[in-house]
Amino acid sequence: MRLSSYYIPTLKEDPADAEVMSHKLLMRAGMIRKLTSGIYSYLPLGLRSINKVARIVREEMDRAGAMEVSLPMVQPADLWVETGRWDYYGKELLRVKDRHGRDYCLGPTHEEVITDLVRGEIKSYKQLPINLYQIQTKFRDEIRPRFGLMRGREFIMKDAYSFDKDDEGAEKSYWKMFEAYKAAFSRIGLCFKPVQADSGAIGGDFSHEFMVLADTGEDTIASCKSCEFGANLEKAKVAQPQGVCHCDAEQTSAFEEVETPDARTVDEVCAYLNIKSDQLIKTLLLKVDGKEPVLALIRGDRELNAIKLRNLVGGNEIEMADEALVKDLTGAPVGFAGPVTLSKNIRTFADHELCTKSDWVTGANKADTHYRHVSLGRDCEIDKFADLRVIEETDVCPECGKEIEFTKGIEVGHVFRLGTKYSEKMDATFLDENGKAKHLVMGSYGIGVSRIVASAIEQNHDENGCIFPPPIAPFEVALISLGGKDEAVTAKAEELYDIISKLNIEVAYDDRKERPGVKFADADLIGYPMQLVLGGKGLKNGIVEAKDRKTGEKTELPLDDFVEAFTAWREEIWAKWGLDM
RNA sequence: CGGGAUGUGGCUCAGUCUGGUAGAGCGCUGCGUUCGGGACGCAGAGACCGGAGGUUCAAAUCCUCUCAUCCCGACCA
Repeated sequence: MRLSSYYIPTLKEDPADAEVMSHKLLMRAGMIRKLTSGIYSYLPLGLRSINKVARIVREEMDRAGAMEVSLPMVQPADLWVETGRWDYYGKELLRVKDRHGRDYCLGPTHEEVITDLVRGEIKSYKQLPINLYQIQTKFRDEIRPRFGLMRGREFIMKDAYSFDKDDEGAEKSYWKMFEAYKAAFSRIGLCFKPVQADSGAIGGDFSHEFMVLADTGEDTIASCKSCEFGANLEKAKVAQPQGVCHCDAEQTSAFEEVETPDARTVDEVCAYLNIKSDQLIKTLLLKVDGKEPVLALIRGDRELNAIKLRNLVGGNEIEMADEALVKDLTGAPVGFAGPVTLSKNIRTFADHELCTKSDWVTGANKADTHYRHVSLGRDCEIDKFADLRVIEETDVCPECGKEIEFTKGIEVGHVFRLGTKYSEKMDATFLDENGKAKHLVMGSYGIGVSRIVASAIEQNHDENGCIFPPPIAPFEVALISLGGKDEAVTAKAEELYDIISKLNIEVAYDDRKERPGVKFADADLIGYPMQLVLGGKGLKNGIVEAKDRKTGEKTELPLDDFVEAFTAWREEIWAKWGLDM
């Protein structure tokens, strides 16, 4: 491809509305343009990169035995009503009406459609297992789109759905996808890690997210330094405290009131009573799905993991109780709630950790008052002790007990086991070996294709621009001709362009009438992993200069033996990325 | 939806407080000189200042409403 006739509108300055690196660079390198909030046009270069990601994903899906389909983007409301998600999915679902006033939505995911597609068709266990996937533009009306391609409202996603006859089969399908994902992300050239995750709105009993490791990631991952354990912070279980339960300890004296004027927060109470925050129990009043109040007890220095609580109580949404509710339930202003002497009957959950000792300080459900010498087992009714808090970096690995560390990640893939959640609601059944009707056991598997391009840049860039992994670079090689009026150089560059093209290697040939500096800067900005520079001096010496964009290393390739030297050098570059060609 | 901010040539911004009829850099067009890390000179094109209403002799500037975009919180590939 000749740059003189290609459309790459590069920008010298960062666009004002871009915050993160990938967004700035995608804009500056002329790969995307924003149409409106969270919705982008893909320009030739950006689309090439996206298509390359898609191709690799497609190949790995096919290799894993999945079959590509293309499902409608506009979906009738009926289907969503069937599964209850018409209400549950909320405002993220962009709803539209047709001319007859019928309700539709733009597909944010396709569990309903795919289940509907197979429910009439798969009638026998002999037709199972089956896995169908598509690569398609999705629409989610994100509350706050941001960071360019990282969190758009419109984005390209690969979504796959597996159907099995039983849990055992479903688990096989799940791990098959898990392996396919590992293969795909490895081939793309990303540094990633699969971690345990919460399954969120899609549902299901367990799931993994694939995280691209990058400092700008929106998620935090807890991973073990010794074993394979890795989990999203919102999912990471906390190792259960060792030893016996001490919450009934008899040696503790009876609880008693203590005045704590104006001391509402943990810090204030601790300062007033001169105790440490780990001697106090934080009592959190929450509302489940806007209705049922629940009480969560956490050690004063810990943080509640709302997702763990949500999964425990079985609700959809957990929010902090407002002032009025707190007053109504505890009879005290915010800041003095406690599990002891609470008149109303509220489901109460306590973190495991609170079981390890007695003699706590808690709120007394009375203004300006706390209790001390509280023992949970003795003084109040706890419905359940459970893992409720957010893991901390000083915690040990919940699986092997060794040290853990926190890193930031960008979620680029998510695999779910759905079980029969959708097949039951939509009555998708088949006949098993005994002629008995059973619900299909499902799994769903997503990959954020457009997001991968952004995360690749997030992970690989420098002050001069993008540094694309070769497999997903818009073009693998830039050939920069410094010919100008020197016709010999131009002629040789044309010859090289021809040679490389014939090797079936994608090359961006910079034959523009621009000054050298402009060409160098653009090549660095766009981030072709390999650059070839042909100038007058080089031609005289019989060499073309080769630059590794990632390391900046320059090598001289002989023009005499170009094909061999270039091929070897190219192989080296791929190897530096840890990739085979 | 709450909290904060910004809308001025294609892009990045100044001008707004203290009203007097729009400016810079980059980019773009032409000519010339340059040509290994975003050149230089000369000559140009291009904005009714997000929109609507109001105040005023006069509004980018003041007031009201509105729209859009961005940032901070709950969602997610």
